[in-house]
This record gives sequence, C-alpha cells and structure tokens, in this order.
Amino acid sequence: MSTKAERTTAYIIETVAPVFNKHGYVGTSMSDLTEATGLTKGALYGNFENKEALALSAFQYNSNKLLEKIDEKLSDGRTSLDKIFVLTAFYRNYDVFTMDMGGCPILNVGVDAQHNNPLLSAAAKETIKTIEGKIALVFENGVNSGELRLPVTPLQFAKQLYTMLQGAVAMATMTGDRKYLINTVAYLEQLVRRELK
Amino acid sequence: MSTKAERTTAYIIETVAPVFNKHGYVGTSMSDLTEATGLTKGALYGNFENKEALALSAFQYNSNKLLEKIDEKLSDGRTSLDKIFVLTAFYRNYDVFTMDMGGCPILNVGVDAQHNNPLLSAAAKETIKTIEGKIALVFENGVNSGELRLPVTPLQFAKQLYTMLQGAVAMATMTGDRKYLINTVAYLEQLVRRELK
DNA sequence: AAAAATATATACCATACAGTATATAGTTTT
DNA sequence: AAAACTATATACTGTATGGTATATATTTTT
Repeated sequence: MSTKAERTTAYIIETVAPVFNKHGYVGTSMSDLTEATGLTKGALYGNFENKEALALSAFQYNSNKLLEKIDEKLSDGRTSLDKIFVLTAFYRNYDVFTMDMGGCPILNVGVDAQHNNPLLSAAAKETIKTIEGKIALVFENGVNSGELRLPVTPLQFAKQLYTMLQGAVAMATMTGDRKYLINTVAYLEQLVRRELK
Repeated sequence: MSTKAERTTAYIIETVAPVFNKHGYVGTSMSDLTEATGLTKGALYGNFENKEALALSAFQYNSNKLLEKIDEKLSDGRTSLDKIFVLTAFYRNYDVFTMDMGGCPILNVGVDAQHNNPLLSAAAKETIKTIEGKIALVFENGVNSGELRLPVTPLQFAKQLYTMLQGAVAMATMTGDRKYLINTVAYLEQLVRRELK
C-alpha cells in the first residue's frame, strides 16, 4: 500500500499537470495550484522543492501517459503495417485523448519552454526522441522481416511520419479545428499504403 | 515625413516584437520592454494603451513581415508550380528568416496564447487562414489555367501542404534541429512533382 | 494509546508586477 | 522666439509573485 504522503504527491501531480500544460510554466502561479488542488503552499512546498520541480513532474506525468498510450497502440497491431495504422488512427482522435491533459504536452511545453525554461525544454526534446525511436523500431522490424521496404532509414521515415502527425496536432491546436487531424491521417494512411506495401 | 511620435511607436513595436515572440505574453514583463527599448514606462504607456495592445501590435508586426515575404515568394515564380517550389524553398530556410523575430510568430503565439490571451490567439488563427488562402489561390490559378490537376480542392490541398510545412517548423523549433525543415521540404518537392505534374 | 515523526496550514518575507498621476522635457505651431 | 502642445521620465499605487519559518494537525511507529 502507498503511504499517505505518496498519495498526496501523486494527487498534486495529476491535479497540477493540466494546469501547467494549459497555461505554461510562467503562466501558472503557485496560487493557481493551491486553488486547483485545494491545498496550501505548505503542502505543495512540502512535496516539491519549488515551482520548477513541480512543473517538471507535471510534464513527465503527461508525457508518460502519452508514451504508454503509444506503446499500447504499437503493440496492438499484428504486422508492422498494422501497428502504423493503429498509431495513425490514434492520432485521428489525438485531440480527444489529450483533452483532459489540456492539449498536447509536447507541443505546449516544447514551444512554451523554448526560451523560458531549459529543463522543461530538454524534457520535451527527450520525449520527442523517445517517440521517434518507438516508431522507428516498428519500421525496422518490418524491414528486417521483409514485410516492407523503405526509401530511407527507419529512423528517417519515422521522423518524417511523426513530423506530419505533429504538424496536424499543431494546426488543430492553433485553429481549434480537428479536421487537420482527420485529413492528415487520411493522407498518411494512403501514403503508407501506397509507398510501403 | 513621419512625425517623431510615429517613429517612436514604430521603434517600440519592432524592438518589442522579438521579445514578446520569444517569451510569450505572460512571460514578457513591462520591465523587459523598458529594458529592451531603453525607454521608460511613461513612454510605453504613452504610445500603447496597455500590455495587451503592445503584444497585439508586436504580433501584427511579425505576422506582416512573414505575410509580405510569402507574397514576395509567391509572386517570384512564373508558373503555379514554380511559385510552390519557391515557397517550399523559402521554408527550407524558415528558421533563418524567423531568427531575428525570435522564432515562428504563428507557432509561438498560436500555442502560447491558446489559453492565456483570446485576442492574440484569434490573431494567430487569422494569419493562418490568410496564408492558407494565399497558397490556395496559387493552386486555383494552376487548375484554372490547366497547368495542374488536384486530387482535392485547392484550399484543401493548400491546407495539407501548409500543415506539413508547419509541422516541420514545429519540430525544428522544439528540437532545435533544422533537418526537419530540410527533409520535409525535400519530401514535399518530390510529392508536388509527382502528384501534380 | 503515547511518543516520535511527518505532513500541512498559517502568517509572513522581499521582490516584481501592471498600471497611473504628475512633473519635466522636447516638439510644433504660431 | 514664445506659446501651446505633446511626449517621455519619475515616483508612486495596490496587488500578486515565488518562497520560507514556524506552528499545528495528522500519520506512523513503538
């Protein structure tokens, strides 16, 4: 069983994560967080060293949720191509999935922290690299098993795919229009089907 | 000739624009701006109603610079296809162009202002729509003159192209790696060549 | 259940914030 | 060049900021 302290820490992180993700590091004040959690500053500073540590934990929480979902999706499909289609299908509803996080954590933190918080910025970069690696692995296996042939290296192809997906995420986020997700995924599906089969 | 006051206002905007673009609306303080301009609060508040008006002018300044450049590029090419290639070539060095603005104003403001400033957020959306319209017009002319055939409407195709470009911008911004721009443009060039010729 | 340990609440720093009133400097107009 | 006007600097609001010291609850161990 988890101790009370551990549960409080966990509660703080999950409550605070969407607030940070929505309003950014500088845009979130400690009073925003006491209000959201119903706790006082004493509680927050008892569980986290400072605002930055809190923000970092919050991002890691969101990031892990996303990474786990991607793992789940990529293990769902049988063949490599299946896995990719399950992934793109996931991104078609990416806005729904990231809604209770307060949007895409990678985009939000990656852009927001750019010139404001090196630690958060580095964490976002790391997550991007991890996702690209996961996708690349699927392609690599597909190539090794002879299932598919790529015009470039698996990592290169994964990066290209992820760039397009993340482009759709960015456009959907900025405009509030999920059609960018739908149309981009539709395009990618025919691209993969045509290019790799 | 412009009056002294007009020149001061212009000076403030162009000096303040990259600061806002880098650090965001909440991340930029009035003292950041007095420091950057070498002027005092009195001068800033004499020329602008408040921080929000300043931020909006700053974004419009960056946005216009970008829109003018895109207009220039789209008028450079002779045929519709030429125009598109000139545009994609521009995006290959988009990071260089947006460097002294402090990065892509659309991405930065579009993401940053999302939950922090409705006015700025709306302005970013507007700029996106404008750019998509400009690209769509090129495709439309190409179709009407019989130069090229599209699988979807001109606007739809323009949106898809811009989403991919902006995806590359987002990834390059977040990772600090311009290869995303180079590779995406390379991909788009062969795509356009193959799909539309 | 008492004692020891830990977690949270309260009250408080010093500083930074956006914004304003007013005095002073600088430009235009006459 | 004087007068009228305008723009900028200074000094000052009240409030919010991140963070801390300490008192008070609440758990956990004995």
